[in-house]
Amino acid sequence: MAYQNALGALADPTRRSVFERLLDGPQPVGRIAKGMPVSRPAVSQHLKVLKEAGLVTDRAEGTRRVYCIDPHGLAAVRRYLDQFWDQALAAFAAEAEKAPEKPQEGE
Amino acid sequence: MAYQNALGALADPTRRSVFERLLDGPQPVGRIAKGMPVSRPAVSQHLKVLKEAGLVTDRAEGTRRVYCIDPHGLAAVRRYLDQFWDQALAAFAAEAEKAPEKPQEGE
DNA sequence: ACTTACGGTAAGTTAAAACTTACAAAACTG
DNA sequence: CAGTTTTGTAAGTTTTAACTTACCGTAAGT
Repeated sequence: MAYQNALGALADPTRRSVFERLLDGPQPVGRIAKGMPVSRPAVSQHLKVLKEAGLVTDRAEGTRRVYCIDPHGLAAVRRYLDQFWDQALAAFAAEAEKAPEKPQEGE
Repeated sequence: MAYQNALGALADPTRRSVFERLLDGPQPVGRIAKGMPVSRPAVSQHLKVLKEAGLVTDRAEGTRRVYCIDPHGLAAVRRYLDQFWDQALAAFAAEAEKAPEKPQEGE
């Protein structure tokens, strides 16, 4: 599952709210949309994006559609960030040394 | 530093490229922009967003401006995701029991 | 079979954000 | 001091994406 999609999906505040609401447990669309500042179809569209990003799964339950957190998408983003963490620390450490002093010329 | 900004900043592919380029080490704007599919001012704007998100820092070096990875923004996003990881796993595990027919995707 | 509830999708509108060119400020160079 | 280099910012355009209303299919209840 591509981390790119998951990152993009979680970037939108409204969509993030939808995602976070599912952390309380699997819920049908109507329940998720209830109390949201946007319309029910908007929530459906957000769920579609989240699903394509591997962040949620869905299951039919009668006429309702129950959505649930899918750890795969979250894991993909975590892996992406972890991959760079050491490099980021190293780059920052290297910078910290020349930061306060005037750097030498030449390249 | 708000994880929201960092998340939004990393969502854009071009901006992510700028960020990833800095993982090789601190670089001035011109160097970063070189080889990019967008104009130099566009890169400057991306750097501004990354800076406001706490993902990079900048330092003046003569007429050049050297940008460097800032771990703080990255750390904020990691914390945000880690905070939900256990809950996500729990929600998924609970779901897996109800849907024993198709625990994984495929088809 | 008819009716009601639930939710996905289409079409269209509106708001945001990414990109471009043009310009201006600051600092080296000769 | 005049000219060049390097970068940030303003203004304006274009592309993207978020949201709304309207509609259709499917499943359950009477």
